[in-house]
This record gives sequence, C-alpha cells and structure tokens, in this order.
Amino acid sequence: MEELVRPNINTTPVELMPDFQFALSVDCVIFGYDEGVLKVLLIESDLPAYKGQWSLLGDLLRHDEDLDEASYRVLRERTGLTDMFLEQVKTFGAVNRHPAGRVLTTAYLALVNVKDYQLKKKENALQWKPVSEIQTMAFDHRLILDTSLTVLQRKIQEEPIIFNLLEKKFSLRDLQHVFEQILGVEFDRRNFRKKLFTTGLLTDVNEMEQQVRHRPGRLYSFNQKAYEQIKRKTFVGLQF
Amino acid sequence: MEELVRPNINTTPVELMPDFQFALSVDCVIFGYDEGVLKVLLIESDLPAYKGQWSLLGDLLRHDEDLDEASYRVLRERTGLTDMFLEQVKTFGAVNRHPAGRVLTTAYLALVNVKDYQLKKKENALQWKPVSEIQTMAFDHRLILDTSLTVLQRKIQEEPIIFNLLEKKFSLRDLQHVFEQILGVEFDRRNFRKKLFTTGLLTDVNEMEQQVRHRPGRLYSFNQKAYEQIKRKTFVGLQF
DNA sequence: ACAAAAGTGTTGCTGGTACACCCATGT
DNA sequence: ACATGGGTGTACCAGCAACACTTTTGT
Repeated sequence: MEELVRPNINTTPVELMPDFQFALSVDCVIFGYDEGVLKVLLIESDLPAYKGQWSLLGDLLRHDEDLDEASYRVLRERTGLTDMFLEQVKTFGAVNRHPAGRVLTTAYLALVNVKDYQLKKKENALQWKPVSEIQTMAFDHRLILDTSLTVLQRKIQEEPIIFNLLEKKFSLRDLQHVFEQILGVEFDRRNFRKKLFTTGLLTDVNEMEQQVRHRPGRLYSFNQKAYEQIKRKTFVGLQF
Repeated sequence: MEELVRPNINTTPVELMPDFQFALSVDCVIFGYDEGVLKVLLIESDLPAYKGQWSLLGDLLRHDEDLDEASYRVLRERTGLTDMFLEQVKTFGAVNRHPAGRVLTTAYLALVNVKDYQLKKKENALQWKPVSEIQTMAFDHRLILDTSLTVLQRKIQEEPIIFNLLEKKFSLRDLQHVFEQILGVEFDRRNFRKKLFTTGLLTDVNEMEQQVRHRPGRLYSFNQKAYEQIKRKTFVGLQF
C-alpha cells in the first residue's frame, strides 16, 4: 500500500475542484441495413488533426441533461428520428484520445431503419458507409466502432433487437441477410426459417413482397407481445 | 429539427469551457465468494446525505490517468491486490445522482479471491456483505450493483471468468456452488460434472481436499492454455 | 454404524445440421 | 423456356435433462 488513501468521493465530502473536472461527450454508432449491406452513419471531421477523416456523430454533454438523454438528443438533432433502439455500449477514457484536451466519451449503439430516415440536404457531410469498407477513422472511433459491432453481434443473438433495422413488414430473406451481414456467417435457408418460426416471434401479415423479379416471399412482422411473454422464462446455460 | 445544430466536438474545433466540464469517478463492484456465499466489498459512507449507508469503493478520476487505470488504482489502494479480473460495466450519468454536484461514475466489475485478500485493520469500515442481504445503498449504488450482477450472470456463461473467484485449486463442488450462487439456480451434480469436463478447461491436479468431514473431492485447476486454443472457434447461434 | 458428500452411467428427448426437390413470378 | 429465389420435409447426430446406486472419509 504505497499510496496514501485520499478522501473518497463516496464516503467523505469532497470539493469538486477544477483539478478533477473533465469534458464528456457522447458518440453514437448508428447502424442501418441498406441494400443488403450493414452501414454506419458517419460525418467528415473538420478538426485540423483529423481533417477529412470519418467520425461518429457526437456532442458534448450538457450540465442539465442525463447521459442517456444526450445520446438521444444527438440522434434526434442529426437524423430527425425520435424513436429508435439506443443503448449505452462503453465509455472510452484514454488520456490522449482527443486533441482538444481531456475528453472522455460514452459510446451509444443505435439501430435505425434507413428507409425511415431522410438525409437532410444541409447535412451533406453525413454519409452511410458500409461497415466492411471503413478503414481508418478520426480519434479512437475505429476502436469504438469495432467494440460496438462486437456488442451488436452478441446482442442480436440474445434479444430480438435486429428488427429495428428492418421495416415493420419484412421478408425472411431480408431478416436472414441482416443476421448474416452482422455476424459474418451464412445460414442454411431452410434451417433459419424453421428456427425463426419456432421462436414464435414472427407474425404472418398475409402480404407478399412487391416488385421483385422472382417469386415474391411472404411478409412478416415482429410480434412484440409474444416476446414480452416469452422473455420471462430466463434461460440458463453454460456456453463457454 | 427544432434545435440549432451546434458546433460538434468531433468535427469542429471547440473550446472545452467550464460549462461543459464534469467530475468523473470510478466505482468498483468487487465480488468475492466466501463460505459458500457471493459477497461484495462495501464501505460505510460518511457523507451527510448517506451517513451510515453502504457504498461501493470509488474515487475521482485524475487528470493524468486513463479511466481503466483509475479503477485499477482503487482496487490496489483498497485491497492491496494487483492482479485481478477487472472490466468496465457501464457509466451512470443521471443529473442528480451525487449530492456534491454533477458527478458521473463509471462502474467496474472486479472478481477477486477472498482468500488472497486481507482486510487491513485501519480500513475497518470495509466489509464483505452477502449480496443477498443487501438492502438500500448510498447514491445510485444499488442500481449499479444490480446492473453489475446482471452483467456478471451473463458473462460467467460466456467466458470462464468465474475461476477468478476461486483459489487456484478447487473442487467441483465449490465451482458448482459459485455458479449456483451467482445465477440463483441449482444444477444436477452429475450433469454439471459432465458438462464441465467436456469443456476441456479443467486440469486434474491429482490432489484431494483436506480437512473436510466427509469423503474428500479431487481438486482441479483452470486450464488457461486450453481455453486460448478453444476460444478461436467463435460459436454462433441464435438464442433469443 | 452412521452421516455426508464423492463418484459414476443410461436413457429419452430436444434441437441443430445437412441436404434435394418442387413452386411461383418476371423476363 | 429460363432464371431467380420461395417454400417444404426427413434423417442423423450431439447435447441436455432426468434419474439411483456405490464408495470414501470422518465421527
């Protein structure tokens, strides 16, 4: 125990001196599925240190807002969307991660339906980039993206959040392709179909695909109510 | 888009004005397994608002240290341990979570072997509390604890981190009991045994339990090398 | 001898995987 | 007619769950 134990923020009154103050930002990793490809919404940086490089959409936290609210605000301001899947991923706190000074950032994972979203003209610096084509990024944003993608891969296997990337009505082919894009594997079409049907989470909406140049597939929707009931049965297994 | 789009921390040079500065702390949720019970290391708070209530071990982040390093420092200063499982869980950023002002905190999950750790005399405010007996806590620490426990439950099923809670050599009974304590379920002893053996992660150290008042069990150790090789085969399934 | 927990095997079921053929639509 | 992908069924295999008896040690 070489160090003196200092007054502790949780047990002893401490003054929040400037010495212990930091800037905090949120960065949103906004995933979308478009034309059969997993994409992420990025913006070009104008910072001298990273001019022309791609960065995530983020902003500084304000004094009067919760951290979660800040991420929601960024999403709303930049995309106009107000109801999307949004969840905290991780906070990145390396000392020199931002050239402007000590800025820590909390990454949020967002899943949006690209069709719902219209890029605004004046925001032409924004662009949907295929995840597989992204090379270097500004700051530590490449690390943040990779971390978020790993979390996404895990979460789509645990919870039915993948439907947030699709329209309300979707074909089984689309659903399978999103899984394959995110996980980087291919599934047998017949087994995938069976597996998804046995979850009981798909509702047949009795409609067919339109304007496809082959036999149209049936459309389904995610059955939220069925999921609410199923998820109480907490499944336990050991899978390492 | 009702709001004016402000200069963005990632795209436009911004000054880190005091208006956008916050205090940041780390809080460690330190789990230990002792006498058949899952416990967490807590300290009594002296803050007027929470006097006498239990809180996690935490401290303010310093300007020259990475966020991860801060959590490691808290662990080292408070327990003397220098090599433990430690991983970020989540950042809690509600506006009014701390009475001293706007303090956000990043929670870290730590797994330690209680036997390795000697409570220091002068730190008698520290105590190992059984998780199941904890009621209210200071600040939002109850929420942090619950969140961390949920993460722990998930992670022990995905990665073999549970061995950090045990001594190097352990019996299958101990291993099973830790799983049961954390997950809150009971396993069939015979099936558990089979399952763990088939993972190939246990090494029989050819020793027996000592000083038990019944037939002694064999002791095993975690085979780290076997795990390194196995874990490349990234298993993919859909389990929601 | 008794108590307490260790150690072991079989059976049935469930769920995953591998795999091939016919069908509906657009061109 | 051809190309494209939709829709279906079967057979095998692996893994999980349920379950009972014998063995070893301490008292």
